[in-house]
Amino acid sequence: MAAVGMKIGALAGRSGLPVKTLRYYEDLGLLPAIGRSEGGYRLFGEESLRRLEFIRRLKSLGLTLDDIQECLAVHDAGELPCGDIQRQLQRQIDLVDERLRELRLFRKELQSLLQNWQSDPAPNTAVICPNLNV
Amino acid sequence: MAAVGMKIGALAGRSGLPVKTLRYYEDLGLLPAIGRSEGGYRLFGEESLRRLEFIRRLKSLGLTLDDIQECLAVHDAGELPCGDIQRQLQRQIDLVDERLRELRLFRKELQSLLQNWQSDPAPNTAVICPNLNV
DNA sequence: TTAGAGTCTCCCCACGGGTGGAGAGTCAAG
DNA sequence: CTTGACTCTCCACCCGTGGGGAGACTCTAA
Repeated sequence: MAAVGMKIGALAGRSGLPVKTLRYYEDLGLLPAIGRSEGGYRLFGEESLRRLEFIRRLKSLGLTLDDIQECLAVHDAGELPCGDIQRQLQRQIDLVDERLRELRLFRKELQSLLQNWQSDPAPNTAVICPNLNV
Repeated sequence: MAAVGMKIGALAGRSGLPVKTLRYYEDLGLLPAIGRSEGGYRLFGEESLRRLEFIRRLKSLGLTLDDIQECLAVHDAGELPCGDIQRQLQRQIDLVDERLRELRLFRKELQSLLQNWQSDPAPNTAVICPNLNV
């Protein structure tokens, strides 16, 4: 009558994730199984569902599985991972800001090129595209 | 006394690109050799340098090698690729704009999460991170 | 003629997060 | 006991743009 655990298909059904993905997470150490059946089937506890929700949420916030692994390690050590997550999220914002700067600059370059673009200029045998001058 | 062509190392030296990259471009069909030596060495013409400048420029504008291939095909057919390049660059701007929208939205989400973040909240056994509520 | 530099093809590796399939073993219901 | 669904491990592949190296061959200058 003890809860012996879910097999991987049951966890897939309840979490909405593909079986392959769950195996992948377990291989990475993100999702420890509570054990194996006699035949070698992975058995998962109820807390796996919470864990998968956590992983999904952090993935949606742009963290890599490696980042998430670190947060879960803190949790598994019995501490609250909130501080670590906060740092990761701040780093994420910094990365986004940098990317935004790059993209805005890049857009300016593209825009200025198209500004005086001539679709059908006089051919020039010395270059491939006269508008780009190369 | 005919110009029999450069070997790949000479082209690498003059273009500043690694030999490996030139072979890769030739395999893709981006950079046709004018032939092979008796021993099987690739031989390139002078126009290869112009071609590589063109490729480099379009790469720096965010086009993929596939996109560039299309432009070069137009050029090789004897037409000016300017119209095609213009379309590619406009598409590039559209992609950048979409990406900018996504990133701005994403930044808002991250920022609002950190707004009321508590680094060290009361532990809650039902969730892994009380701030995220998962 | 010979040494050494250059080049050839072919194959594996990188990144991140998985997906697909083969072949074999396991589990539960009828 | 059988059958069909489930699961196991292991290997390969995807995206793009090359990099690294092995083993064999070629070219050129002295």
